[in-house]
Amino acid sequence: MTGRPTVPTAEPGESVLRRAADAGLRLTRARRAVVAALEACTGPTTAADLAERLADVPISSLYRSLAVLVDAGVVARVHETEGIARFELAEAVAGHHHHLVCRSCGTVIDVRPTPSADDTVAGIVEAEAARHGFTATGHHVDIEGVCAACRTP
Amino acid sequence: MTGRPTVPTAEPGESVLRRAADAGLRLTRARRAVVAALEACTGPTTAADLAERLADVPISSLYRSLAVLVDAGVVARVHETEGIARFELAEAVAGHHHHLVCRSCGTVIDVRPTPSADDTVAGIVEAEAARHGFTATGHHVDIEGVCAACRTP
DNA sequence: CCGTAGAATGAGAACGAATCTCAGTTGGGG
DNA sequence: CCCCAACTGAGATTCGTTCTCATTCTACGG
Ligand SMILES: [Mn+2]
Ligand SMILES: [Mn+2]
Ligand SMILES: [Zn+2]
Ligand SMILES: [Zn+2]
Repeated sequence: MTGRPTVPTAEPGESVLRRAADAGLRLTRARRAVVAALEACTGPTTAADLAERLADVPISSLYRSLAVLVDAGVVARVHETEGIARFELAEAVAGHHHHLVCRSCGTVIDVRPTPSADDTVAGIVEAEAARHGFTATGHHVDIEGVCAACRTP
Repeated sequence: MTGRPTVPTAEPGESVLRRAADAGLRLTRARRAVVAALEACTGPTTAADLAERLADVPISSLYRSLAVLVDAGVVARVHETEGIARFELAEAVAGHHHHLVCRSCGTVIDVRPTPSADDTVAGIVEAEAARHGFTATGHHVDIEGVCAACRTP
């Protein structure tokens, strides 16, 4: 009934970059900027959005930084809709969470389940996996709905 | 604690096409073929895979058929990874289910939770949504793991 | 302090999934 | 049968993403 890694360093900041450095990356200006921008987000975001905020990071460098951070385990590529990828800090560094997706405006926000609720989900998920011969290593929950702003225009 | 639509016509086949017809679509050869191919799948699949199985359906027609079936509510576009979309029969027609994703070979298979397990998940999910001002209309659970085949090579 | 090898960068080309265009074809209600 | 909107198919087009390659950093040994 375990399996879910205990919630990691919930406090981001410097530790994120240290993790990247430990993975053997040089901490260049672009990489620091990308990590900082992702830390400022409340949900997974797109390369286009990052490009807009990081006007001085050329698009090819942005994508390359993202790719490099993804396989250093610092950033995760999640939840692509309409052929557009979204990026966020990896759960290993930002902690496990679920996603709330507004089906009207498309916004995605992070939501951190209570430990007990998530343990319940993890238990159910592991049972389902086991029943099909899978070994579960994690789960992603996307909650579809309508946000407050979209409900009352 | 409700919110999850009761499981629909679990028996696919003709009813899927009837639903499409009711949405005002002509039941052309390509559309029938696409629906039949999706019914034969055990999980969401790609346009490329469908194209291979439906060798006589040109690629532009395949994509158009998928698009038209998607907004008739018969097919769902889910779970795009690496910029490649995957399609499956919509939950409205195939029933609610979760996905088991092998992180080694990439296969995705459907898994139908027990009603009581899914009610538990739905309850948790609705609480999380409510806490952030969202009205939940559904949830998607992707279980990440390693399949039996990949574990024992 | 250089010098240097290996990393990283940036502008643009290339790629590929998906969508669009438009002239020709279908098919089902009348 | 007829008709006309719906549909088709080949190819062009779009656009997010990745690749290329000449240039610029950067860490490190001498
Ligand atoms: Mn969870
Ligand atoms: Mn469920
Ligand atoms: Zn919204
Ligand atoms: Zn596998």
